[in-house]
Amino acid sequence: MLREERYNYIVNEVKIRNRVLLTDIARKLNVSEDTIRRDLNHLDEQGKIKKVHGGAISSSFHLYSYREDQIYAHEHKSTIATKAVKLLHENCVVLMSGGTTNLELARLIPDNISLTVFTPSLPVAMQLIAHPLVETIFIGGRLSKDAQIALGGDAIRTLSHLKADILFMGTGNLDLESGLTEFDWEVVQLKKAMMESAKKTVVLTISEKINSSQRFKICATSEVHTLITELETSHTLLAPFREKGLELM
Amino acid sequence: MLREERYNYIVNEVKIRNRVLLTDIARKLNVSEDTIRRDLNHLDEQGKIKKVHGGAISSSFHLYSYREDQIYAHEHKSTIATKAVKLLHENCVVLMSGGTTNLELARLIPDNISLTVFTPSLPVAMQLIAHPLVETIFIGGRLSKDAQIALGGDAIRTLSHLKADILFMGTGNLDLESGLTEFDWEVVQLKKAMMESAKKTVVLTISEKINSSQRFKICATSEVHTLITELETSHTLLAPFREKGLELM
DNA sequence: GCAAATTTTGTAAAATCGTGCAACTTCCCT
DNA sequence: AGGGAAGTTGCACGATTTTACAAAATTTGC
Repeated sequence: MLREERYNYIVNEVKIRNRVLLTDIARKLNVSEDTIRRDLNHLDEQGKIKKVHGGAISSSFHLYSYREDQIYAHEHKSTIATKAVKLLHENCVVLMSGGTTNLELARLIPDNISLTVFTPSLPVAMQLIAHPLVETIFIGGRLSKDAQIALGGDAIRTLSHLKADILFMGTGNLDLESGLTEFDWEVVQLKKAMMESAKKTVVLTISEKINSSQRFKICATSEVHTLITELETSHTLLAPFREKGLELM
Repeated sequence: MLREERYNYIVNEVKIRNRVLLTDIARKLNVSEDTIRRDLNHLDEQGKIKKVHGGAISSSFHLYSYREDQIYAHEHKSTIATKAVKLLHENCVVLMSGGTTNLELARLIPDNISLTVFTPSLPVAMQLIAHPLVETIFIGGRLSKDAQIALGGDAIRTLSHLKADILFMGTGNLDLESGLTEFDWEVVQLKKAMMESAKKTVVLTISEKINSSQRFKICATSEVHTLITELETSHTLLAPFREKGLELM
């Protein structure tokens, strides 16, 4: 791996995630932490990123793009994404919502699989165009500053012309009775439209979000086909969902 | 194996993979590493590739270049963007194409100005959502992996419903007779559509791109309203454009 | 204020680079 | 055809760069 490739990788990661850990990059790229440290220092001098204790952040880092859950439960999200990758097969048409779990999924798509992916999420799209074989179609619209996804009529209209094989739906709260819920009304509208545009809905969520609910409802629990969490499928927390007919992973 | 054949092989390999290792090529072509090193140096001088420690990367990916001319070019782009900012006024509707000059412009928009910006460029959009008052609308479509912008029918269709006050058109080659030209046919289609969706077209370009042309034509010189370069408006290079009726900055 | 994590500094090994040079090929001129 | 000039290639060797490891200094979180 050339040094320039590492630079490339790091700048891209920072751009997408706003934040990277030094140890994570070192492990991912199979080089020593010292090397990454030198890289970060160099990229900082170039002004491409801002180096901080323990890693780096975007040099144009703003509070608006900072979200608490972006740094939370990364291990779990990675586990979930690994499971979700198994549902992909050659040449299928995929729809992906936003959120860090989907971002992780986008990152873990194997290099040799060919897909068409639709997404309204800016970070997910950035990640996808780095993949050699994935054709990425961005669902345009008014961009939400904090969620970094396209919302509103344009996005929903685009979705209405589309039928994907599978939808990966990122974070949201899932409760047996309340169903799938969200805090933001516009996001609810978008996610509803996404569900209608896909043959099959896969919900990716960390177990914390299970048995909790938010203000607005996206759909009933039974409308979800598959549920992926970081837990074993045999975990008692998940039993009620299996009874409802959901496939678990 | 002739030298020109090696050149071809190397340039092609770089184009396809975005990177090559010196040792790999030497082994593959059955010549000494020194020879390949000489080849890489030569191709770098020609600007065909960018040589780095241990191999080479694509020169169009000059994100992390130390070469002075490109640092200069960045200075120029910054100068251009600074001038372009002056054309913005409160609550106007802006259309921005891709390219690093536009990205710089997005970065330099003052924090206290309120705008609506439409763009098909992923990096520009990422930059814009960091701005507190700019409402950003992403023009969706199939994403080009190298230009990182949305292309194709979807994007053009979206544009047809839009009328912006001003269009900032990034890099392209400008020649008095050939007009505004581009290398990529699909980009030409998009830029044409963008021009039709704006009352006024402002071309942002470094002086190097003036009096040169590419394969495909976007429009005639006279269809451009304003031309912004890093040069003084009195520069002789620009005189013919003023005579054509273009406003200079 | 302490323990853990991170950074800095120094060092040594490995990889890569630049240069000079000799052997070889190609081209050009007679 | 032959001879010489010019260019190309592979090798040797010292210089430079890059990398990993280790120990000391610093920062962070509790």
